[in-house]
Formats: sequence, structure tokens, C-alpha cells
Amino acid sequence: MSPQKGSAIIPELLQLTSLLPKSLHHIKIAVPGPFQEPLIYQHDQALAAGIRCKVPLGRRQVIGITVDENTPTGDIDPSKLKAIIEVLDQQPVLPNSILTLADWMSRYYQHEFSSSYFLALPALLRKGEAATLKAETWLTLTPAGEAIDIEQLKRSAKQQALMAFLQPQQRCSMPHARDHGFDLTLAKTLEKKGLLSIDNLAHHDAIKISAELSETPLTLNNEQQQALTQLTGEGFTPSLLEGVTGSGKTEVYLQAIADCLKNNKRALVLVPEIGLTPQTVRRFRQRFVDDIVVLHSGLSDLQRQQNWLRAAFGQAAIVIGTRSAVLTPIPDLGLIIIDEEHDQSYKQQDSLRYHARDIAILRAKNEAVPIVLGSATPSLESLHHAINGRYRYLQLNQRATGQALPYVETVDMRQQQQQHGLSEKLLIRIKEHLNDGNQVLLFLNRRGYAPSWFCEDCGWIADCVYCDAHLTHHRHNNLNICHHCGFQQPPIKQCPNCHSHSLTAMGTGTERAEEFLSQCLPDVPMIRFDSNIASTRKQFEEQLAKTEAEGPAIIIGTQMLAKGHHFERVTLVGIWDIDSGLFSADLRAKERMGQLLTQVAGRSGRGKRRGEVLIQTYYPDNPIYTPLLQHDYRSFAHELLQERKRTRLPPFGYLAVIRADSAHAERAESQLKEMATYLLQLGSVRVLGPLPALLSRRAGKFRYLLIVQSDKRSQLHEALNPLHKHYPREAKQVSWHIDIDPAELA
DNA sequence: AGCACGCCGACT
DNA sequence: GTCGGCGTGCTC
Repeated sequence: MSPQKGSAIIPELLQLTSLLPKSLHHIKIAVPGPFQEPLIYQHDQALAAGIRCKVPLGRRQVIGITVDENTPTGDIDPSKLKAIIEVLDQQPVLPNSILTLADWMSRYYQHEFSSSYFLALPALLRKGEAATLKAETWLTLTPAGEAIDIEQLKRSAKQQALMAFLQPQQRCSMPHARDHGFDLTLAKTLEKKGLLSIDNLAHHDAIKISAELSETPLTLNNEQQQALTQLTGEGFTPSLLEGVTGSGKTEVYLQAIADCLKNNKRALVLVPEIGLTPQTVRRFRQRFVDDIVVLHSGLSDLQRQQNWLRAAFGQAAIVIGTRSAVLTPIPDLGLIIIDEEHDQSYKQQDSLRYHARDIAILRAKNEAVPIVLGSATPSLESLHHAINGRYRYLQLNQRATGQALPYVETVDMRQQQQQHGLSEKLLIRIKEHLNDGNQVLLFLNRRGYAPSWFCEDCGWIADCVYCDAHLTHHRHNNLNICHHCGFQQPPIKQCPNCHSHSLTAMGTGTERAEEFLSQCLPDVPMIRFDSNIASTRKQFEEQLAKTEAEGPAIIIGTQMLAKGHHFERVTLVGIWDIDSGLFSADLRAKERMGQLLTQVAGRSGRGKRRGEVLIQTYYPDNPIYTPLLQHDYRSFAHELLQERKRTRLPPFGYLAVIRADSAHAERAESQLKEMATYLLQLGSVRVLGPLPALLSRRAGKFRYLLIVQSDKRSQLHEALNPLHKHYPREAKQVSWHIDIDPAELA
């Protein structure tokens, strides 16, 4: 029906046609899908970047987000443009600072264009929910309340405290007040006095930063004081804060944040996945009057959305979060802190494989704010930048507690009686420490009962049907499970190779270690930490609480325990098997081994007895262990840096891995061969491969990889950029992806 | 990613 | 004969 005809007949239609989009503007929108650039839609008015829109895509409707109009796009016939269906936001949900990062990320990591924009949004906003806060109870000072001298309330300490808490902020939410020990009854009393009002509403304005402290800061030692003065600077000031465990890094962070708040700016704190425990948050809340918002994967979608919005509206002075929190909008950002900056969990290992530490540095640069990378065991990359002066290099060598570092020694396994991989020597020490009333921590990098299920007669080992990997035997449910794809089966009773019935579990995992130790020490409580038993945040907390409640006990865990958490009563740490780090083909295996060992050593020795660390190894003479036994991570790292320099590995060269998966090995391999040929003729990059991945078959798919190296970052990117045009991401039964700055070459 | 199209084998 | 398997291609 033509508009003219319709409008002549039905007057309402005339009105409608005048409301139809005039479609004058071309709007660039990041839409979900395998696109390397935004798509173009038309709309009757211009739209700022960062606004969510419902748009048609093929036969579907999806939610996209407007991007900067200068973003390059491909050519398209203007007559093919479709119109935006609905504009979902009046105001951009993402500020320019975040849009800039997102744009950079999709280019740098060469992932589908929209993914970085959606990564920046909480799930509910991705789905199109309104970007509004739910109503809650707010306490707001009345003019009388603002004016009153709180001395007048000295007859009620509680009332006085709440007024003292509220005055510098003027308004606060009831949950925030509760965090600081104020209840609604108290607020109601003050409401009756006309000093404040209590309303239930959705409040969307920023809250004034009070910069008040709710506890007295600890006194800093000289080193800490020096670090504090140097790490805050005008504009972009990156520093590496290298502090041995117990040297009081957190106190330096807290005081740096206090300074930041005094300048009326907000702070962003990133912590590793496992580090964001209630204890961590409690320490921050105890210190600051201003509200703190937490963002991590343990929150429900709604909590996450609400917390994110509160951060974005400026209702929190401090945002503490894990990896993806690096993209939280924060008005008047004044400081970024990355705790345990070496931690692997900052690098996302699927879809958009970004490194939150690197994004944070870029953000600090863009927003001209100081950034602090803190660690006892800095990554080789950060250390390199600190050594060559790109970052300020701040060192804390003293333990603020004054506690001596533990004795570290190796146990030569070649000369030891052992059972299930536990040496006589370590067992004796365990008993000693338990007898003294202390706790013992044992690290074992294998969960499950035993690494494998094997035939004692012919050596046959049970393998996964879908992966190139052995099955792990789990005793408690009597299943052999593949830790790579989840495949499980009951342990077979007869060897398929020699028909023997002598099949048994070989090697030791956390579960078997627990069982064996319970036999040796029947009266000692055992607390196990591994991803079977403590996979959720809540379970992890429960195990921690159990540990704290126990007296002498043995804590058995995988490396999930090495991070962050302090076990007050642990005086002995035993490392069951360290050697795997020595022989792994992976580029960062040695670095991680050294970090693990150093971090673990820091877990011991807080009681009155000096801590001890025992490392079971078959290679006690390997020079790589020497500096680590002296608590000299720095020398260890310098050695590794020399090695990286010789081999042109990061930070002396730049790497990307192209991984291809296919149900047909030869297809994955030939796809990569073609790419290798293409890359090599460019002459600007070195190419290694195709190689079968370390785990060459996973969940029924064969996996190959190509390692691409260049001494120049820009050359690497120029070489890889055109690949998406030449090779569709999924075609001919091969799917592939690029990992820039890979964490591992597996 | 999601959806349709189209080309093959197996089944009322 | 068609029903439905998945391999392929397209989306502003």
C-alpha cells in the first residue's frame, strides 16, 4: 500500500506516515555476530555512541550498540540499509572512555567486532533491560541535618556516629549504612528528629565522595611510605609494586586509595578470580566511609547489573572486581590498582582473549591516572618494564610483620622411602608440626584420586575416548573422568590389551593423598581444596571457615590455594610434586613454577614457630631451584628474562597463536599450512607449525596450532589482520581463532 | 551466533 | 515419495 493512497483514505495513517523514519542518518552499530566491523543502519536522527538499539539482522531482531561514527566499515549499497527498530537508551550506557577501550580491544585481539562492547556490559543490559536502578531505601540529610553540629548528639553515641557517617556524603543507601553497623531503627529515630529523611526510591545521581576513613590507617614503614609517595603522580603513572608476601602491599593500596578519594576521584581495584573473598572486601569496607561496589562472577545477573550501574552512576567511590571489571564505567577515575598482577586469571582464555592488566594500563593511559601493579612475584613482562624504566619500580623487601621468611629446602626423592609420592622425610615433618599444634599445607597439582588407571601387567593406561589424554581415576564415585572434556566411565576390570585383571590406580591426586594421610594419621582432620570440592565461591568459603575453626590439621589442595589466602596457623608447607613445571613445553611453565613456589613459601610461618617449606623433587641440583630456595625470586626472574631474550619470547618479541579445530585432523592441519604459507611470504613474521596442540585431541576434535612471532607488535598485527578476510572463521569443517599475547602455547 | 536453504540417506 | 540430518552461506 502506498502511503499517499492510505493517507487519503484513513486520516490516522497520515499521522503515522509523518512519524515514519525519514532515515536520513547512517548509524554504525556493533551487532552480535561474526563481523569484523560495525554494521550500518538508518535512523531519522543522529545518535551518540554507546546507545543500545534493537535492530533487524537477517530474519531476527538483535540488540546492538552504537559506536563512534568515525569507526571504519565496509562498503555497502545504501539501498540495502535497514532502519533501527527501537532506541533503548536516552543516554549512552557506555561513556567514551569505555568505548575507546572496546574499540581498541576488538582490533587488537582480532575478535568479532561487537564482543568487546558486549563484554563491557552486564548480561541484563546486553539483553536489553532498562539501565535503571531498582528502588531501595535511601537516607538523605535534611537541611537541618546538614547544618547540625553533631556535638549536640553526644548523648547518643550511635546517633552521633550515623550523623558523622552521613554528613560528608549527604546521602547513602540503607545497605551501605548497614555495612557500617547502622540499622533502620536508628535511622528512624533521626528521621523523627527531622535530621534525615528515609525514602524508598530509585536514585540515579552520583554520591559525593567523603574521603573520610572509618578506622585509623596503620603506620607505614619507610619502604611503604616511599612507595606510597612515588606511586601517586600527576597523570598516567604506571608503577610496579614488588613486595614480598607479608610486606604490607594492601596497606599501601589502602592509603593510595585514601589519597585518591581526597582528590575527589574514584578508584578501581582489580583482584584475581579467587582473591575476591569476603575478607578482602571487609578490609576495604572497614577502612572507608565511602561506598564500595563489588563485581565478580559469583553475583546473580541482577546483582551484577545493579552494582555495575551504581559504579557507572558514581554511587561508589571504590570498585573492586575481577577481570571483566576493568571495563566498568567509573566517573572521575583517579587510580587503578591491579593486585597480584602476575595472576593468570587476568587473561581470558576463551572468546575474546584479552588481558585485563594490559587493558587496565591502556585505560590508565587514556584517562591519565596512576596505575599500580602489585605482586610478590611480578610477571616477566611487568618486571622488564620496571627494569627498563617504563614503570616506576617500587620494592618492599621487609615483611611488615617482622616475621622471618620460612626455611625452604628440597627433599631428594631419589634417596627417599616413599608411599604414594609422599617421602618419609616430609611425613615425619608433618607429624612434628602437627604435634606442636600447628597446621600443615600440602600442595598437589592433581585433583582426583589418581592420575591414571593402569594395568600392572602390561602398562596399558585408560585413555579418554574423545581426547588425547589419560582418564583420571576418582575414588569417591568410582569413575574414570576426563579432566579435559568431562567424559566419564566406570573403571574397566579387565585390560583390553593383555586381558589381565590387575588393573589399579597409579600416581597420586588430592583425593588419594587425603585417603592415604587419613590412614597414617587417623586422628588428624583433613581439609581438601580442589575444583571438585570447592568449585564455587561458596564452597571455597566453607572450606576456609572449616580450616579456621580447626586446631592441628592438614590442608590438601591444588594450586587454587597458592593465591592470596593466608592460613594463620600453617607452619609447614609441603610441595608434593614440583618437577612438572620443569619439563612442560609451555613458554610460561618455569615462570609459573617459580611464582607458585614463592607464593606458597609466603603462606607459611605466621605462628610463633618459623615456617618451613619442603619441596619434593627428583632434581634437587637443577640450578633453576637455587635462587628460589633463598627467597630470591628476583634473581630467578632475571635468569628467565635472559632466556626469553635469547629466544625472542615476550617481552622481547611478540607472539600470537592461531588454533584450528576439526573433527578431521588433516583439515585443521592443512588450513594452518595454508595460513603459514601466506604469513611466511609476507616476510615480516616468523612462523612455527602447524604443530599438534599439547592436548592434540579434545572432545573429539583435533587441535593444531601455529605460533607466529615478530620483534615488532605492529608487524605481527599487520600480518594477522587480513586472515579474517581470506579464511572464514568456520568453513570446510574447520574452526579457528587467534590468541594475541597467549598465556600458553598449548 | 542464528537462521534458511539445499542436498543426501532412511523410512511411514 | 517426504522427513530430517548437517554442511554452507548470509546477515547492514
